[in-house]
Amino acid sequence: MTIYEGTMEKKGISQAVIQRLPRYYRYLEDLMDQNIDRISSSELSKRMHLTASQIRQDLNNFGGFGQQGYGYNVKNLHEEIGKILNIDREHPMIIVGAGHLGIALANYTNFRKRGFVLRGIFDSNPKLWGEKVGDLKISPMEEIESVVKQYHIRLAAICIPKDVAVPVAEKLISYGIDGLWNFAHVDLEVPDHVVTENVHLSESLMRLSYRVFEERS
Amino acid sequence: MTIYEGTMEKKGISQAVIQRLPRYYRYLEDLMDQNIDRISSSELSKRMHLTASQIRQDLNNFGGFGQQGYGYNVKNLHEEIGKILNIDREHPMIIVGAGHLGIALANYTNFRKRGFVLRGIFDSNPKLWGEKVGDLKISPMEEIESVVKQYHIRLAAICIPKDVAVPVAEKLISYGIDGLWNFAHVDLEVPDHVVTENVHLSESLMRLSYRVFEERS
DNA sequence: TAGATTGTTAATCGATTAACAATC
DNA sequence: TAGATTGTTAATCGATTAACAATC
Repeated sequence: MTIYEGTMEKKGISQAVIQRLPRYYRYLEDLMDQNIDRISSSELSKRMHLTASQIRQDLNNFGGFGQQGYGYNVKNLHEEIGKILNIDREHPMIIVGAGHLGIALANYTNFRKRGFVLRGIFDSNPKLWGEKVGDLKISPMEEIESVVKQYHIRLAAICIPKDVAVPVAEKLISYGIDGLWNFAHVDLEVPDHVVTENVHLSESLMRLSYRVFEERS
Repeated sequence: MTIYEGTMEKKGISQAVIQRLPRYYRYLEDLMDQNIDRISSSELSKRMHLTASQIRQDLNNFGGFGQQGYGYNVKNLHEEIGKILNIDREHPMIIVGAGHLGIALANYTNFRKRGFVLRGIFDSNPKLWGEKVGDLKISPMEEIESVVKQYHIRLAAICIPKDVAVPVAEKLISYGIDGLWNFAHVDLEVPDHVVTENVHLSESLMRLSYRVFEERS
């Protein structure tokens, strides 16, 4: 897609690999919980239902984290993948839309654990303003800009209806947001420097429907 | 994966294609809302940021829905994809776990629109029993079995913590559930006849983090 | 009919798997 | 050292794209 020129830091890692990274991270976490401190690609491949070859290929996109004859050090690999995913430090974020889904995300303690710190939750409905969510209060949309600028926020979850998602996303981008976690049922068209990650729940449910109800022999 | 023998109905459609089907469905819906009643693969490819070739290939996995020199009839194609996805009829489903996420899903009117009819929402916390969610009441887990059997339910959304997700999923399967929509942070190991669709939100957020904070040149 | 656009085959591209030499 | 397991190259497999004849 993008043509890199001159001194480039990182060769293009394929989306398929990036897709799998957080899953490796989760499995390594589980291993740590079980006090397992080394693992071979073949043992991990059995647990994850992948091939050992794929695991080694994936990891070698980022450097040699293993050791011949030994395997991988769980704690070390976990940390390295954390660095790759950029979750080795805190990232402030906001949630736009305080409906059930926005509230659900705000209450997800797992995100905090991964370093994502909620700095604001906003809604256009005045009835919700001031209502507490964790240790934050729901604020009017008009306050997004100042919060984003104050905390240099780059990540925003979009939990509003699809018809308002497009203009709101544009505003967010103009404030400096460049990572949109989009739960609205639209594909957002964004400038090149902005990244979107879509979570289209109804599409996920339709895929399940396809697979459950397809004729199997 | 599976080896089909004898008279088989459907050749294996690749996951990549299935992944895209609900998105086609959504775009066709948008076209209908705009009163557009025919579209060529090339026009659709521009809107969806795909190649026209891919669209034609994808659709031809299921049959020739287009017409040379004309393109595709939007309404017709929408209906055909609906049939493929098995959302041309109603599917009862349940939600297990009435935390914020379970409640959020229960309130998603979009699912109902796609034919997914909520028949029960359950939680182990007695304090929640009897509380209203839409026109349902939160019920104890003990009642899952009878509801599943009464309505011949095959789909269940799992919105409970990861440590209880595994045993609960096993129970659900024993009651006849064979489609698990899993929001817990575990990969469920299920028998061959059961299908799982995972929505691992924290993994999605980590992918966003990777892409936003990776060094770009 | 002529023009447009599909359905489909062939070519290309990329991702996964296999194999094995390097090395801890 | 011998055994185990990585890192990496080569082979395979599958998915995407290109091309074009069929046909509405």
